[in-house]
Amino acid sequence: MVVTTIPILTMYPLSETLIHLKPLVVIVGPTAVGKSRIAIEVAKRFETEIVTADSRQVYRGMDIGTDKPHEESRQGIPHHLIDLVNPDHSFNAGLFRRHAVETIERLYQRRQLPLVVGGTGLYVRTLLQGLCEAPPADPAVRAQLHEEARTQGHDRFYARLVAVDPVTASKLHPRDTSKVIRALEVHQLSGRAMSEFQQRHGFSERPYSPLVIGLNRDRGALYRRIEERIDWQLAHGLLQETQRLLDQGYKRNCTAMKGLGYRQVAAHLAGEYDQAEMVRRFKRDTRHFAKRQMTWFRREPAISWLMVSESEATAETVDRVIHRVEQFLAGLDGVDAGQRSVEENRR
RNA sequence: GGCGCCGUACCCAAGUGGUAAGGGAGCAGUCUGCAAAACUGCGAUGCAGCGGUUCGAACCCGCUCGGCGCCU
Repeated sequence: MVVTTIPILTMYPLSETLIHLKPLVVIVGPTAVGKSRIAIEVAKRFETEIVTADSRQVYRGMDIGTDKPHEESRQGIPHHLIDLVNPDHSFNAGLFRRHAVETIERLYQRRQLPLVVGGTGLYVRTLLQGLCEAPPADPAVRAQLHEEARTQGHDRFYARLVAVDPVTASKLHPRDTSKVIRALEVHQLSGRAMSEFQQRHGFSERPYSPLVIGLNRDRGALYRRIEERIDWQLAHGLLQETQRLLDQGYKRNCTAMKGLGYRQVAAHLAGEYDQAEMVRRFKRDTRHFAKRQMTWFRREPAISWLMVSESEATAETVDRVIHRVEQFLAGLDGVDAGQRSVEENRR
């Protein structure tokens, strides 16, 4: 018997009926697992573009530290939601969602399969499950609350939340000031408790038909890759990049500069510790981050996990990812075909 | 071969008779507009091993093992 390769079922651009189901392929996984590189190959195969779900790559001028794919490595594949704002701008999940939804719509209009890639769990969730209708962040209110938290101390500050929104308060630790601030901000802006908005919403939106592929590696191997990448970043100008951002006037305490790498390098440049200590902290904090990402993704439902072994060539991983995407599309096509035949039988 | 010092968790380490500090690393977790952020939790029933003294031993005594240093 001759074994034949299964012919590719789906044609590109996607059919009109398939587009109506809003198919969305998402690649998630911890930092340094190799998402970007694989995503580019997958995008080439499906003749589509990449929507980055990364809270740090949105900042202009932060390239080496955020491991932003280089122009050449992108191989002509357009990357969206990169270089959106300057580092002193506040960016957030709500803004991400708005931009991402628009970009995805444009891809559907061209009948392309959107490929979302990123390690920011909250951003991916807002895309797949929406965001409650609580008012967006207000910088003035937030700055004032921040000041009040500082002068009152966490216990008194937290007590205010207990008074106006006991449900949210019970879920937060008194010392978790940034989340207490957000909850008080919502109450101050809307007059309603954040828990009200959350209960009504419940992350129940399902705007897309998603396939979420989770890339993962053996913990030890992942940690080794993290350290190698950091050595590379330091050898390829991360110190200079950080210095340039500081020279441009971006403060160490702005969100962008508190990101991994920039924070430790800036502290080192300010003389807080020597180079060896900076490297040690940068690596450790990045390992901790990767671990937190895994904690987040582990409890996300319906992630199709793909373990990448150290000996495996990129092309091999890419093939496995492509296979799953094709199965997914074939499944959607099948659902669609099934619906059509049911309708035909009714006639 | 002799003498001396040392041996406490994965690593560093305090404790010298009253029931095992601390730090690092690690692990586990939380999360609805700053998320690469912010925040929470976790480690020795045992102090190299065995025996002894004592109401009570990481701590005192003896032997054994291991490390380091000096002497021959």
